Amino acid sequence: MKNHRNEHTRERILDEAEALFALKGYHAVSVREITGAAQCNLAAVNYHFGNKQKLYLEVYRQRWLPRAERVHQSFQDSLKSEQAPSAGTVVQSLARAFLEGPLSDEERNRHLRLVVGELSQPTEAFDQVIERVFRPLLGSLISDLRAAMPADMDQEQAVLNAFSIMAMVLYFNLARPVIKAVLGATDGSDLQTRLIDHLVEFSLNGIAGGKWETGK
Amino acid sequence: MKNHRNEHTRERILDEAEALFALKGYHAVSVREITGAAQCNLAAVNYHFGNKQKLYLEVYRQRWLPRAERVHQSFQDSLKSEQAPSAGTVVQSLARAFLEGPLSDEERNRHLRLVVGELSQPTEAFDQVIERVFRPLLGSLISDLRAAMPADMDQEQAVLNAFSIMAMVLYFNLARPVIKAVLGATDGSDLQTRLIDHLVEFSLNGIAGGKWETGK
DNA sequence: AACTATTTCAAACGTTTGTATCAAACGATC
DNA sequence: GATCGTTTGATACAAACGTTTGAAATAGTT
Repeated sequence: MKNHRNEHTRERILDEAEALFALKGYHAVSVREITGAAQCNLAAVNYHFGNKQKLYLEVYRQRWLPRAERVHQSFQDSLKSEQAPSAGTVVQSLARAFLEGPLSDEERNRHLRLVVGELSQPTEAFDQVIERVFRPLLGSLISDLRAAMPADMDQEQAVLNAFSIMAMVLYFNLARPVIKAVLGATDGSDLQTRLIDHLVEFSLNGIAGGKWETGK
Repeated sequence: MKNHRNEHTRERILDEAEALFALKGYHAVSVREITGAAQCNLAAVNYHFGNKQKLYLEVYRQRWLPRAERVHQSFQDSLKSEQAPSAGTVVQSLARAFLEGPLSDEERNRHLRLVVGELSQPTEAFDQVIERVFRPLLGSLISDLRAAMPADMDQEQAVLNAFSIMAMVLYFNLARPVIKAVLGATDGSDLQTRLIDHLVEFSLNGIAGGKWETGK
């Protein structure tokens, strides 16, 4: 067996690297900044991971992917308790898995910032994110939605509905400061809860779809 | 008056800087890369803008802000033609202003990537984006929506609805590659049109709101 | 045509970057 | 407790970075 302080060092580097990458983006973070935060030597990164880019990839593999799977699992677990979940239950389960599920506020923030970074400036991790997480999650979501509303929803419509829900989940997290700034003093107690409620209601009405002559 | 080639240089730098910042992000772009693309001398950036960060700010001031105002204008123009626009018209006007309005595909891509970058990694430009563009646009959108649906929509609900629509506009642009990858070979002819249609229908149903026991 | 202000250019500056080196310290196994 | 592979630490390095400089070139004015 290896010793313990070494693995601690490796894990500390992964933790601090993830936090810094999520906060400032890959290029804005230097290796010295990471090793400084992790309180280890500069060379430790190159010893444990080879170079900066491989460290970044390892952050995705060893921190981001497992967390994404936890979220996915949480989503599926809350659905398995019901036999034939309604579309409302599906959407609500998804929103809750992301926004109040197994992740702490800090974890969720890191998690979503990392994936947004990868979406807007794709690196080698992009394919992993898509194939290992995005596609399976969208697959689950789509099949659940179609099972709940088998009537008149074809594949493309289901995909677009799923993307719309994901859009709000990501954006409501990313733009939290903006939302707070715009809502201003109205910011009561649990903004988070109201955001989830709105997201669920909005997207459920969205997918419930039909004609749209509701306007006055 | 100044001469002409100089202003050309200044403008070329702004153009190339914007394209590169949007494509790769602030820190991933070097001054040499910009001056190389603009085919001018390295020192030109510091002569015309002082330093790299001020160039970035100037890109927002002289390129991004005017374009954002063009989009806002386009949104308002298409509404003024009608006397009492329905919520459907409001949403459709907004979606079209962003997705097929005055901007070319390339311009829109740059525009939205820049704002997403600013949302996820705020810099000094952030406040400008919020106060000069986001807040006015949200203001227009909210008052239009409330005028169209005066019944039971309070301020916060209108704000959240507006954010939800913006979420989809931004995300559908950012995640275009992912959408294409997931939709796969089904990708027919005009994905763009279908995306707008879906966005309008989804968000209109979303704000039309009410109860949500539609699920099976 | 001469002069002045503005803009471009090549070259260099001092830092910071990612990465490599190699001896010292450490843990595990015999 | 000697030995071996593994991990750490201080230091070094070349490359790239943003920025500065001062002279050459250009445009505008008289």
